[in-house]
Amino acid sequence: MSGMKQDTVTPTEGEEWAAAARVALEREGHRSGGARDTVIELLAAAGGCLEAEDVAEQLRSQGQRVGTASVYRALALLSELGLLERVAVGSSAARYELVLADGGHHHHIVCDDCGETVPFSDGRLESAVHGLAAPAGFEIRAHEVTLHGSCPGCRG
Amino acid sequence: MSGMKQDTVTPTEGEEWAAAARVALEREGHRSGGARDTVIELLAAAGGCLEAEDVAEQLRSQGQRVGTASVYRALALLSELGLLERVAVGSSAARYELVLADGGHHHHIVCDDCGETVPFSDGRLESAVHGLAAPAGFEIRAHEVTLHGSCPGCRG
DNA sequence: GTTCCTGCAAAGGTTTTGCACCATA
DNA sequence: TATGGTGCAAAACCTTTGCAGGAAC
Repeated sequence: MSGMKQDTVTPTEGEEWAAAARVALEREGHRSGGARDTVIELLAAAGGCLEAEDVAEQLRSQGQRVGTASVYRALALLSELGLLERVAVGSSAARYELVLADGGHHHHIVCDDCGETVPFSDGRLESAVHGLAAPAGFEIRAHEVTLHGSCPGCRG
Repeated sequence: MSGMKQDTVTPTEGEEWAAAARVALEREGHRSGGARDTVIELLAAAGGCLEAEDVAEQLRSQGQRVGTASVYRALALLSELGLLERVAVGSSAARYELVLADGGHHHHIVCDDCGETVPFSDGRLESAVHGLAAPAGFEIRAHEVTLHGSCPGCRG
């Protein structure tokens, strides 16, 4: 038995993340008011774990007229600033996770049959990863763990 | 300090893997003699960690006339049979790793600046991963760890 | 001879880029 | 008004699929 638990981003954490994102963007001299802001709001509300197309789709279903390219550009910029982590889970599209101020984050288990992706977190795993010594001259800045298997529905 | 070390597949391990692959394919009723065999040979010699395009390119530079689709089909079949693991490391193309009989495998550290990918293995990390309890009803069959950072060349 | 495998070409899905227009500062 | 951001469209990239010809059993 390990310390694994379902990890969720609370509404409060989401709003704090959005505030930090806005501050970081302003500090870097970026303008506010456009599509990027709505991407930030949506990510904060959803708590991350979205594909680019999810973001675009959900914004459009809210009545926003947002171009796919703008979504990708916003996600790329936020990733560069260290506010998002782009995770290539599964075989298709990448997902974006909030990078929270307290360093708390989660990983993913993917059903290889249906593609369902479920987040989890585990303290012992984090300890093991942080104990890693980087190979020759590398500087480690982030890590990503993906489990593969079958979900309850596909396991029959 | 942890048990991390550079992990390489020895020529002997590679040949054993190729033999196992040929046995598995015959057992499943697949024919031999075509492009798939050369893909197996190349993977065994290279020790894995190749992208589909690498495989196609290297075969062509050996004078083989091989279609990209055949390479992808071979890689997909070998993955289905559990002889390869498809890993989505970095942002672009997937890489394929040999699944060795002794269960030994490695993970990857990626330079987010230049894309260089270096394999590593670590015993303590493996223990931590195997100690994980799967979320509700999931059955874990494989895992994948990717570190992100900067390589010596890009760290300046 | 039948079935599977192959190469080529075309299509599919994801992500990036070019460009003209608009909004922010 | 100068700059950066945006939407749209087209391109680039990785991967899969359709198909006719060829190879293995």
